[in-house]
Parts: sequence; C-alpha cells; structure tokens
Amino acid sequence: MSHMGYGCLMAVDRDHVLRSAAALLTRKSTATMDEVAKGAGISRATLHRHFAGRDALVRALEALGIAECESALEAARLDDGPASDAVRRLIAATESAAGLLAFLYTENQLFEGEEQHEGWTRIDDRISALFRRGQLSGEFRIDLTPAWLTEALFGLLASGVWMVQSGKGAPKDFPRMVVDLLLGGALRHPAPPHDPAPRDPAARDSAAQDPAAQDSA
Amino acid sequence: MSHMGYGCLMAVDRDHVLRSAAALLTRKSTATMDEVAKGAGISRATLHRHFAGRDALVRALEALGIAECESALEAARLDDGPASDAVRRLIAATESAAGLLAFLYTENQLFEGEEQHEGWTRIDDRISALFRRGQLSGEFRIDLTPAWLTEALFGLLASGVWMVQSGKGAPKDFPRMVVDLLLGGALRHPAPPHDPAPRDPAARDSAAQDPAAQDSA
DNA sequence: CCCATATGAGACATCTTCGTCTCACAATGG
DNA sequence: CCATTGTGAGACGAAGATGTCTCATATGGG
Repeated sequence: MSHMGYGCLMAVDRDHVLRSAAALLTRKSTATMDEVAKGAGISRATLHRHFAGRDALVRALEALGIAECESALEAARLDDGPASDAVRRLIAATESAAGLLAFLYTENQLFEGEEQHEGWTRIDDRISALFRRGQLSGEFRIDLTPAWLTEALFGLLASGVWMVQSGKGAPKDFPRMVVDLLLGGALRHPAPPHDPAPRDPAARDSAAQDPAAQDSA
Repeated sequence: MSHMGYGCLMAVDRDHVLRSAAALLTRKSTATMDEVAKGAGISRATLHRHFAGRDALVRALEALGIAECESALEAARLDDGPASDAVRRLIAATESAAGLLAFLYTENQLFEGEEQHEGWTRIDDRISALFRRGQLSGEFRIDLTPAWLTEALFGLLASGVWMVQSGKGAPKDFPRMVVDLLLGGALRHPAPPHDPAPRDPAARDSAAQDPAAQDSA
C-alpha cells in the first residue's frame, strides 16, 4: 500500500462499468448484479470492489445521470435566444444520456417514502425556469405549468427511448419526435402560409387551428 | 387487528382484489404479495387462492388494464367527429384507469424478450388509426408518426399520473394537462422559428389559449 | 344440530439474490 | 526471481419473497 498509482486506472474502469451498467439497466431495469458484471465484462467480485452493493451502484448511476443532465443544461445555454430554441438544444444535448435518464425516471417512481436527490430538484428548477421564461416572453402558453412541461419533457424522453428500443421508431428521428411533440403538439396548427377562407371567429373551438380540415370519412 | 371490515359478506370477490392490487402496485410497483393481500384486506393464502402467484396476478392486472382501455376506446367513439375531440374523449375516458395503465406501461418495459400481450397491439392499432384519421383529415400534423403519437399519449398519461402522485400537480388538472400538451404542445403560437411573423398580430390571440387561465393557486 | 365451505394465521421448504469470504492466477515492477 | 496488486471463480451464509401445506374458526345451509 505504498505508492500505488491505481487511482487513475480505477477511475477509468469504474466509469466504464458505470456506462455499461447504465446501458444494461436501461434495457432491463431488474438486471442482477451478476448480469451487470457480465455485461461490463468483469466478475461480480470486481463489481463489488467498485460499488459496495446494488444500492451504491444505483446511486452512482443517479449521480452520473445528474451530472450528464447538468452538462447538457450547460451545453444548451438555456438563457440564450428564444426559449423554444433552448428547448431544442436541450433535448439534442440530452440525447446521449436519454437512456440513462429513462431508467432513472422510472426508478424514481418506486422511491415511495424517500425524498428525491437534491440534484433533480435543481435540474427541475432550471428547466422549469426555462419554460417560465418562454411563457413570460410569450413563446409558450401559460395555461400549462412549468412543472408539468418539465415533467412532460422527461416523460416524452423516456417514451422516445422505449419506442426506439422496441424498434417502433428510428433512432435518428428521436430528437425531432420529442421536440416536435413537446413544442408543437399533435395538432397541425403550424401556420400554413396560405389561408384559403378565414372562417368566422366562432370556429376557435377545437379544430379551429386549421380550416383545411374537412371531409375525411 | 379486527377481522373483516366487510360486515357479513366475507366473500371478497376477485374483482375487488384486482382493483385493490392495481391501486397499490400503481403506487409501489415492487409491493410484496403479502402487502398486496393486506392492501386488499385478505390474507396471503386467500390471495393465492385467487391468483396462483405474482405472475398470474400481474397478468390478471394486464388483462384488466386492457379491458378498461378497450372500454375507454368504446366510450370515446374514436370514429365520431373531429379526431382531436376523439382524443379528448379518449383521455377523459382513460382517466380512471390511468394509474393502472402507468403501472403496466413501465412494467412492460422490463419484458425484455417476451412479446407483449396481443391486446396491447390491438389497442395501439386503434389509437394509431385515430391519429392517422386525424392526419388524413388535416387536423394532425403528418410529420409525426401515428405510432409515436400513440406512444406519447401513454407516456404523457404516465407522466401525469406520477406528477399527481408526487403532489406536484392537482388531480383535477390531469386530463387537461395531458390533452393540452399532447394536442397543442408547449408553444403558444404555432409560428415556427423560421417563420418571422407574416400574419396579422391579431391571429396570435385567436390561436392562443385563454389568457385568463393559469394562476389557480 | 351437523357439515361443507371459505377464510385467516402461520409453519415450512425452496428459490433467488445479495454480501462476504477465500483461493488461485496473471501482470507488473523492483 | 520475487513481491505486490488486481482479478476471476467459486463457496458460503443471510435475507427476503414465494409457493405449499396444515389447522382452527366462522358462516351458512340442510
């Protein structure tokens, strides 16, 4: 135990194990410690030398997820330019960590009594602030709370991940799917440059967005 | 503890046990068979007399979820009127089963190899058909696949359930939150970023949601 | 009154996973 | 060459959940 320079090597290994565990647990959240070890190409004993137990592993994964999320927040420069563009940048920056986030998102659902990690509230606050900024600037609708928009962002991220994993969607469409639905929704109210016949204002109810909708059945 | 709180009728029917298990597992997806039994007010032995094992219980819950989902599909009359209204009816009709659906939605994620229940594909097909109908009628945008819209519908349902359960949102806002985000998205105005402002400013108000909403605190 | 049925309580063995431990092997450096 | 270190393999017991069983009880019908 004299001059071991094992610090660096351990860190690299540990990170690799962490990434591997994240990838595996994203696909199978009930994977065994043995499966995690095999997945990382190490033995269960070595896995235990890195992480005291399953709990410690999950916490490390949570810390990793928080770190990646915050680095995505930095990269997205949430305070620059239009809020909608910031949301686009945020989702794009989150893409590589989306699988891990999806795992942690569902994992958090079964923390019944425990309070959630303080890092998540910080992240939630920053994203909520972004949506609030967009509301104040008039970009975002004000009848949906920033908290709900934030929750929906994570929910749609998770849905997108699962959809890609199940093969029902292409990975390349992932960011666009999430962004387009979160920002624009399903309705086709994106402005068509040509407005054939402006209806009377009473049509603002449901399908009022686009008068081009008519007979279909 | 005092015995049965059900008066003279000790025959606890299977359906009551299922509902109770659904409610409990929605909150704590890792609940023990013993906890499920206690939650239903019966003993573990009786629980086992109704459902051979945990697996059978989960399958019964899945069947219940599918049944409730399909009855919601019926009640929503997906083929009547504008597709967006059908989506609204569908989400409203799904509300009472949303907790169970959220549980099953995440539960399905860890069925790694197994193929999913045939009932889910039927449901997915019907909802996808609804979105496709909306696309053909011009109500819905065509750059998001019906499959993704369907997935997002379930994802937002689950997110809404969790949000309410965590106390970050009011139950009464649940259907509106899901519907408004799924259909309309976060943007207040359809104008895409590359669309400066060619339209009459008054059009903003007509397309915007009721500005008198929000606060409600 | 007596019996059949359903239930609750609990014992019991089994299974899986987990955490810890030991031991042998390979690699690396002095 | 030898020592230190990290690793893999595997054994071992602990803990929890599960499935099965028995037994006592109560309820209701004949």
